[in-house]
Amino acid sequence: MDMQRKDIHSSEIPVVCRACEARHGGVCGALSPEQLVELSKHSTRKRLVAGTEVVGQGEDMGAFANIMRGVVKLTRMMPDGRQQIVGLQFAPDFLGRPFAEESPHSAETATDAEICTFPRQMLERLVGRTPDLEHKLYQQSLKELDEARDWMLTLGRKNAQEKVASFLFLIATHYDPETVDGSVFDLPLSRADIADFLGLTIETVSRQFTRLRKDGVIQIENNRHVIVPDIERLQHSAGID
Amino acid sequence: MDMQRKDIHSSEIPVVCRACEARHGGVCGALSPEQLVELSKHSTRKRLVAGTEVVGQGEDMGAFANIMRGVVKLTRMMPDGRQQIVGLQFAPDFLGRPFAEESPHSAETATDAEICTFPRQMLERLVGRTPDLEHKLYQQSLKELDEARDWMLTLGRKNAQEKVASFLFLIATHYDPETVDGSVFDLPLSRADIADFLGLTIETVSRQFTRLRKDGVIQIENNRHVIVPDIERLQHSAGID
DNA sequence: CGCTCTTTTGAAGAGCGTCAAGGCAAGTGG
DNA sequence: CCACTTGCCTTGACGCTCTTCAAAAGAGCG
Repeated sequence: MDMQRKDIHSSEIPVVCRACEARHGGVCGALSPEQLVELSKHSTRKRLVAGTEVVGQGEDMGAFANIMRGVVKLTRMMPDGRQQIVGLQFAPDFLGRPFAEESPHSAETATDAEICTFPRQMLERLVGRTPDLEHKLYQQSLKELDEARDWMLTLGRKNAQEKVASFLFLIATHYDPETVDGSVFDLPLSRADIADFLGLTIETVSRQFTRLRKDGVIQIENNRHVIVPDIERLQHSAGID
Repeated sequence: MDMQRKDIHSSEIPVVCRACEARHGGVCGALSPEQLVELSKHSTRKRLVAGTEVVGQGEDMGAFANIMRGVVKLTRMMPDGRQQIVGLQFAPDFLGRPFAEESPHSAETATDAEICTFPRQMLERLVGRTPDLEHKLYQQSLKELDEARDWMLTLGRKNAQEKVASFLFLIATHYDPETVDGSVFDLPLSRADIADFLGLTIETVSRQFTRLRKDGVIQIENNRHVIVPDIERLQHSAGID
């Protein structure tokens, strides 16, 4: 009977979604073919270069999005300019803060990225009708909450070396272009971004990179390319044990 | 018609829930009378003295709970003993991490408290059948995520004085026994807990209390009782302006 | 090759941590 | 009722880590 429904023309999964769904396990996975059709009518794919602001802190959020490729940083700023990156999002993460008028932070691409945006009301309507969708969104927010709290420990209780090692470990385990064991990768963030993520200055970040390199925990090529010979040694440097 | 349904015996709201529901706006508000009856059969109210561990980090969570009174601190610890409070929860917050076997952090009462516990599977079954319940849980996790990320800015980018002022401001605005404008209150945390929440030492916390007192931003009586003559001045000291 | 932007390196200083002593309030026992 | 203990908080002196300010060294690009 499911077979029959799939044969109905209007319930075919849209072409744009097909490749996406295959590669990722994002929130769209909770939607029926009909809902995907409806959503895809109002959604647009965008290619963004690194450093593009998707939504500003305190701004009205007209749209939500799914990250298809690249890294997006969530930043919170103080009136005097001090800023802190409060979250990093990777594909296939959902991007947005449902049920709020204003965004509590700004979202900016850290790397070149590709996102699939759709109107905010579109999603909120779908959420009301689709418990599975809300369930997926809830799961992601729980995951982000766990990660945020993990990072609070890093920010509050680790020293500079442990912070930098923690960041490298985070990237090695989350950002996985095509490496086998995550021991070779390109950093998606500049030194300035890393500093804003770790609550340090760029100078301190740079010094700790140098120190980890001299200690043989990592190798660095062209500032961005990192090789980790022994991931457990890095983990130990991060104080994760 | 609603009147008629209330008269049906099996759908009466349990006595234990009635007073609770009236006072709080917790997750139970999403449940039908029948579900409340079912839940209350398996739930137990507990009075806990300050410093009681509700669930340990990495432990199996047998039960979830609602906070009826008091403050619960969520703590994450490093292998060498360094620890960080990653969240404070007040009544009527929900306490627990759905869809995870182990708790990512320990939960301990900071003050004397009263909680209403129920088996984990009980809740997870109800969640599957009650979209409204999951919606409420989702809303709370979004709120906690916003708060956690706010605190990341405090931990990463504020100095000791701003951190302590931020903490006082948080308590003044969240913890509201019976004060009119939140300018007089008792601290729910010891100096050691405050230090663990702010990523500082108790000595630094103490020095900043003294400094804020000498500057006239706050008055302190008996270590725990705080008076804030001008909440906006405190807010300014916290760098929130 | 020269320009700009990013990253590294260096030297000096501030802020917070560490260690140690002392104060204060509540509880205990003679 | 008073000496003593205990737990929590405050204060002081000193040192270390990280920031700040400054300049040099790379990296990317026309």
